[in-house]
Amino acid sequence: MQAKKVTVKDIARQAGLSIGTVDRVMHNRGGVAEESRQKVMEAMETLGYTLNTNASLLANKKHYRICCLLPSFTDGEYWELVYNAIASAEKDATGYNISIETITYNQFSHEEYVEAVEKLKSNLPQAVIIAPIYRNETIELSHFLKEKGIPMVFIDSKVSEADYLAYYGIPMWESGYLAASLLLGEEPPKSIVNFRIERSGSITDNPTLARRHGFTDYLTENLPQLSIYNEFLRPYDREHNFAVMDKFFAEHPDIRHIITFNSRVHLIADYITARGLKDLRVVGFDILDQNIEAVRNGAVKYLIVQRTQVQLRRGVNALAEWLAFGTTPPVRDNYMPMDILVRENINFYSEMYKEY
Amino acid sequence: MQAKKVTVKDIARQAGLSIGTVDRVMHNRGGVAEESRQKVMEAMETLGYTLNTNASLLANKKHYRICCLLPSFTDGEYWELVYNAIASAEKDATGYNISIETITYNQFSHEEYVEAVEKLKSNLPQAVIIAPIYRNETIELSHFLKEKGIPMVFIDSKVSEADYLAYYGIPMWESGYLAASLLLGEEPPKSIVNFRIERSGSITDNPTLARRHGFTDYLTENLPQLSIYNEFLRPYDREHNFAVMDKFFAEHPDIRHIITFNSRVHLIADYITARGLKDLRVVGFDILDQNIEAVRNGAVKYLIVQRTQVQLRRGVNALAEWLAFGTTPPVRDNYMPMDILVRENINFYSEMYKEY
DNA sequence: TCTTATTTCGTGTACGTACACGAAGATTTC
DNA sequence: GAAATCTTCGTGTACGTACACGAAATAAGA
Repeated sequence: MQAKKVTVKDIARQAGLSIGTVDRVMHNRGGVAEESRQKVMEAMETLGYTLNTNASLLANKKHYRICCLLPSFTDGEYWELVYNAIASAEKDATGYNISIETITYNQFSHEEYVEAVEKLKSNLPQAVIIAPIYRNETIELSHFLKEKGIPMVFIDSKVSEADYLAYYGIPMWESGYLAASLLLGEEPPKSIVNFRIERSGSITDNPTLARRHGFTDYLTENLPQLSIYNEFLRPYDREHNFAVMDKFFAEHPDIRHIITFNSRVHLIADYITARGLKDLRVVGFDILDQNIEAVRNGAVKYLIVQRTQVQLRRGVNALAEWLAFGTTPPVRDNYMPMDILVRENINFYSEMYKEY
Repeated sequence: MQAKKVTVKDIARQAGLSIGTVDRVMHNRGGVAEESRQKVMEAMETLGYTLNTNASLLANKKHYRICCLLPSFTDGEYWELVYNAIASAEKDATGYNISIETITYNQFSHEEYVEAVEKLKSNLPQAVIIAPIYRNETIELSHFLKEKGIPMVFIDSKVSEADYLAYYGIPMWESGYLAASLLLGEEPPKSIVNFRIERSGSITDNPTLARRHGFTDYLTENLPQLSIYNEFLRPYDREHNFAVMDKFFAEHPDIRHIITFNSRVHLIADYITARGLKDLRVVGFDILDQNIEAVRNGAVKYLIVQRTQVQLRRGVNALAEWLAFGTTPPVRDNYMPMDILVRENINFYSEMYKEY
């Protein structure tokens, strides 16, 4: 292909200037006569210069801190996936001299979120990754960071009104739309049930809101007369949940279609398995170990999944390149694939999701 | 985290030896007293040395050639996806000082395959990537390369009896199994039709054979009395194909389930659209532009897809690390995810598949 | 014992980029 | 017109690893 790599030295020779000057131009660090700048630019153009990232990274002695703000979790919960992805992304970014630290907060506590933001502000990193829950505070934080020149990346969901460098995650509305299409199948039902999680606070602070909209939009397009029941479960109260579901299914024995928009479909799978229910059509989200098991044993039919690892990797990478080379990602809103998992393809997915 | 990176210099000081000796140990290049070797090893262990890949790659002046052997193609065919993935993977491997060249052959011509292999042998590269079609020749080639110390990576499909460094691709049998489960749906049919491509040569030289086995295995498990019709199409003969399908559907108006194991489901979609057929259930493979369109307009219901870009990237990466650092990939057979695409999630997939 | 091999090791340079330092030239100031 | 300031640029060193070259130390041969 190309005979040999073009280096700054070549540029310098071609422009009749020194390496130092070329370097100043490339990092537009000032202190260069306009005429010289032109010459360097021209030389770079004609010779087709490309940065040797290995040399650049080697010579770059700076060390960067990235701070990741996300909800806390216990074993097997959704945010654990994200947390694990961070480690993998950090390893991938070795060579950029980057370390990632995490600040977590209780996603159901507005107070803790504010605290977490304060903690972040009191020890500012060079870049921030955030999985946003509280809308207004996130917007405010984004402006604060913008002013400080600190780039921010959204993962998992985004707040459009905020000031951010990039987003890496699935399209929320469309994920609900997809869920609806999978749930209905070939013999459309008359009614379905949506199991939700009790949650206090403003409705706009729920990232799955857009997902619900996508879902209902699909229904009004295709089955306007369908009725949806809403039932509320609790994350850690099995007894309560069983009571809720017992009551519901006693009153509505005909309902066979179940949807949930958060990652806790395993709460329902648990119930289904325990009660030995059959012929249900359950659609849920996110590749938790318990959800995988539910798909394997047939309690859940479809799992809609996002590529957490890839999202994190790309988010960290975007920040790394911004920090090291000053390059802005080519696309700001990176909507990533929604994967459909069923019993027959989940094994090979779940083996891989840890690495890719 | 770690206070500071450990370098060879640190190792040298700790071991009471020079950098040169440490280097010789690390590359076991010989010429080192056993006692010294021990000291160095110990120092590396206690200090926790990790190679600085940037520096290593920078100092490594070698240039590597990787040769990629794959079937030729015309616009919009499956192998074009793979070909495009090569370019992307090559760009990803800049920094390893690697260039990839491609040798193509007509997949229906055994002769051309042999020629391609000869061409490869006459100008040996430092590593080989291969998408195998002809089984015996591939095995033979693999032994030849093994002897020369040239690593080989399989993508897309593999020949288990060959001698290879790693495989990156979907599990073939399982992809057929999955296809069957998607095809049957909720109201199992009495018969289905499989459209195939006319192909001469040994049956074992067809990489989709395992896929067909997975498919039929699913059927015998779940619907043993189902009957399968086999019809044969030609890649580039629309008129002939239409005649075949006209005849078939005239004789079997009740058949609504269609499967194809290669990437040319668009041939059928084309027919379906042209004839205005409705209520068919069609399952196909691979994310060709024409197949995407067929899913969008409803002619194809499910598309089973592999991540060509990722497979190539990982294949190239495995070879690059082998060449540059002598590291063997942690897993030899890397079975990658099978993605299910429907109308509601294909848009975000197809936007991404070029990059990821 | 002295030369000649052989083994073992240290030094020096290169890779391409980043950036500090300071020299030379140009401009301003009184 | 000399001193002070500012602009513009070249030189030198560092980053951590790879590898060639040759020096010192040891062993072998006479």
